[in-house]
Amino acid sequence: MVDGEPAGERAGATRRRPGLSRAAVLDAALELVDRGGLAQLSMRRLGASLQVEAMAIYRYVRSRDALLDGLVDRVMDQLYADPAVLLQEGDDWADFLRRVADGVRRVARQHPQLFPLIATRPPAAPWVRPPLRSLRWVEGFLTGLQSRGFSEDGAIYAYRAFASFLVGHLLLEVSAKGVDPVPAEPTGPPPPDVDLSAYPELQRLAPRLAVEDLDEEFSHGLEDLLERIGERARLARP
Amino acid sequence: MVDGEPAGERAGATRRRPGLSRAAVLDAALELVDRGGLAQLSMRRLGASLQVEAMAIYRYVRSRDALLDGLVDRVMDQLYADPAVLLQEGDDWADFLRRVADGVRRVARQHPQLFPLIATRPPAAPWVRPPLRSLRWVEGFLTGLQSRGFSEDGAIYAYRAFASFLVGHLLLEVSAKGVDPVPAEPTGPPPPDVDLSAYPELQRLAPRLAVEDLDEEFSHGLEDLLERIGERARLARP
DNA sequence: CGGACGTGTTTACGCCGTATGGACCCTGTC
DNA sequence: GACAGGGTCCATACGGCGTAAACACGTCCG
Repeated sequence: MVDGEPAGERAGATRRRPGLSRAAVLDAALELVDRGGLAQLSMRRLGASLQVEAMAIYRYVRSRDALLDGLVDRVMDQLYADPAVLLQEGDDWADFLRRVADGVRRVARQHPQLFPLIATRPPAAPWVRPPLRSLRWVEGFLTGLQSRGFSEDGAIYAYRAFASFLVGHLLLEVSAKGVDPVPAEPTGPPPPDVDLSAYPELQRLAPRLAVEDLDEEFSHGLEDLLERIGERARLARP
Repeated sequence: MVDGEPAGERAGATRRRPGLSRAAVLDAALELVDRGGLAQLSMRRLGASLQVEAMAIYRYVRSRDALLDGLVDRVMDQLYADPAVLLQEGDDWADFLRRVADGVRRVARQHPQLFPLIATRPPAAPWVRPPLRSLRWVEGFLTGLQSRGFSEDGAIYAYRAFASFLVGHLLLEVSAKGVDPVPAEPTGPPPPDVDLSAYPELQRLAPRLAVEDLDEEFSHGLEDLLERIGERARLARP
């Protein structure tokens, strides 16, 4: 503020603000990312959206990088607490995996701008696999499967295959939406489409390529995966 | 240059440089990314590594963002030109897919810092799926499979499943290496490891979780996928 | 009442991407 | 040889960025 308000005013402004908190910071950051994309998330803008100077944020977050990690953790932690993904009384292992898969997919669709980060930030340990990337998730996943009869190795195998499946499908699903560019203005001409003149086969197949039922593809792929995992578990411990 | 050299000197320096080119710019940028990570790639540093002022680069690249796209394209184009991934005389469709999978995996391991970009940058059209993300690749992939007896729908199905598989496995493979943080200095203490005390199951299983034979996992997953694709193709056109 | 503590502000530094305009060389034409 | 034109690169500048450091202020505890 070059021409600041009188000191008393500033002090007064400080007094009865509800005050920041790590959760408030993360929520505001998440909203900035959801509308506008990662590029919109700067410490200064985040501060402004919280009615605070940028530097105030550093009380709650070590650095911008740590803020991004915090976002990823928060979103996945919230999912972990979601009753819809918890292992339920009557569930068998396949029901459990379906629940988790649906939950993660919901996260990906709710936060398409964040999901690439969930998928690509370096995990805490090399054996942790995005998107199930908190220790809590790994623990919960492995115990969940073992409580439904999986061997240790079977559970580990399932964890790996399951994580790869989710990343593979969901990353493509959110990137297909082309969420990155941040429209912002009321949009000029719609994207000029692609010039396929050099690619005869694509010209022929473009209509069919464009038809994608992502719901169907995801659940079909998931059932295939479950079958593979089940088969493997049966082989290992008949 | 605050205290510049005499004008004649500067002019002289300009005279007999081989001159930039888009390829030289991209190669230099790729090297910066490979050592040091994306964060190291700034226009100024890239200029310095080419012995040129940052602004000179803008003759060959519209913006930093376009530079990133250029990197992704270049790497994947080079792969497309690699004889080892071309469809060969005696190949059946499965051989072809194995070639491509190996090639993409090689790219991921050669450029682990770039691969997340290959996987996550918004593609040219919504039906283009990373990492096979140039129109040329889509065209080549679809014609390759059709030349080996696949129907149009079968080829499209295979394209989608194959791309998801590659992203899922390779992204995890490169992120597991924890390439992001840019060591730079001779490294202080090795990473302090994770505190597992709150996660009994993880403590028990950590040794087994840490054992990963990524080669085996990749090729096993690939063979599973090929079987699924083949089965689907057989169903559709018996 | 006085100090410690926590919270948010101020200021400042160095880096970033990039718009703009100018300096220089090369080339082609007479 | 002279000279105009265009291509290539440089110099400068602007606004925004992340963040270190010192500081102001309100609160609470003795």
